[in-house]
Amino acid sequence: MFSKACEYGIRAAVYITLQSLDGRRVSVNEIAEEIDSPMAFTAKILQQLTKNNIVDSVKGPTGGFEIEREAMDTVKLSKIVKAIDGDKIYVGCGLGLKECNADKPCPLHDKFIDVRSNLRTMLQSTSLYELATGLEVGLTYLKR
Amino acid sequence: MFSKACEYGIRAAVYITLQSLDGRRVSVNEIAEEIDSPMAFTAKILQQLTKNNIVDSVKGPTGGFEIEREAMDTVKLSKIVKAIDGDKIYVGCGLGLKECNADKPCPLHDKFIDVRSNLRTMLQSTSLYELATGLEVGLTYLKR
DNA sequence: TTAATAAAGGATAAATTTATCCGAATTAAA
DNA sequence: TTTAATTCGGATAAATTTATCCTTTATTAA
Ligand code: FES
Ligand code: FES
Repeated sequence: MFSKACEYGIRAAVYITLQSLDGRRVSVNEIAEEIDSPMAFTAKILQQLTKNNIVDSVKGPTGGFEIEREAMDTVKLSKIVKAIDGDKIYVGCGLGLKECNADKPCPLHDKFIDVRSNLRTMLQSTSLYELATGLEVGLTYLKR
Repeated sequence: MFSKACEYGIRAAVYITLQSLDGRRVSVNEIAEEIDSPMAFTAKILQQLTKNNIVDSVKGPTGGFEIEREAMDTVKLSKIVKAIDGDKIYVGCGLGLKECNADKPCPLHDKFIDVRSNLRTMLQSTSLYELATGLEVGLTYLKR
């Protein structure tokens, strides 16, 4: 569904959100350990999240990543997915035609756009804060 | 959503279905042209479809690929997707944890399984025949 | 001012997916 | 029986994604 990079990106963002709720700024090292992802690769992905103003980064000692309280609510998964995987999940054709186009649809078009709009709605309505709260109370996990 | 191989596989299967409705057996060459896919790669994918009894193949002159009338109804997209992409789309975790597991769910679990079951239902209820009929009357396309 | 810490960025490597090529096996028709 | 058409199967190559390494830059604290 999503690329590995995107999966790591979402997990990282949720972990940063959780820690920022406690006012803690976290390093790439800690993030990679806590979400069980390859550190250097995770660092690259965090750069993208930073460039897209999804998380904030601070260099130097005591530096690391954090996210503003307001962003926890306004940043939806759709923004992270778009920043990392682009919009192919939104504009792509389910059967691989150049782009999804209702004027010259592939045989799966009608059924596919239904599934896709379901996915899009989910991504556009799910905030980082929402995902972090389950973690906080120990109901959900970012690694096993 | 699906791999390139899977997209080609579905397009090929739908094209074979369409031609088999007219009693025509088709070659890899014709298929690749008609669905606009790389020929040799498409041949590999057709081998998989053949091994999985999704389409039938006949060697030699006048040979090619075809699909039985009954299979057009009984073969659903889910079977093709499973044959080519495996079942990761069904058992995988949306955030990349080892597997989807309701006992130790990732933060996205509840929302993800909803989207996924929507997708699964669509795949399990869509037959090759159904997809071929739109093509037949010129309402849908396998290439542009 | 210096040393240490952490993100940023560039280069490269490994793994996977996508794609091509070619010879072997099969089969129909000349 | 020979030839040609076609799928099958294995090897290999190209492209993309995933992952690592190392140097530079910024910043804090001693
Ligand atoms: S054209 Fe294929 S999904 Fe819309
Ligand atoms: S555990 Fe992640 S989707 Fe079910």
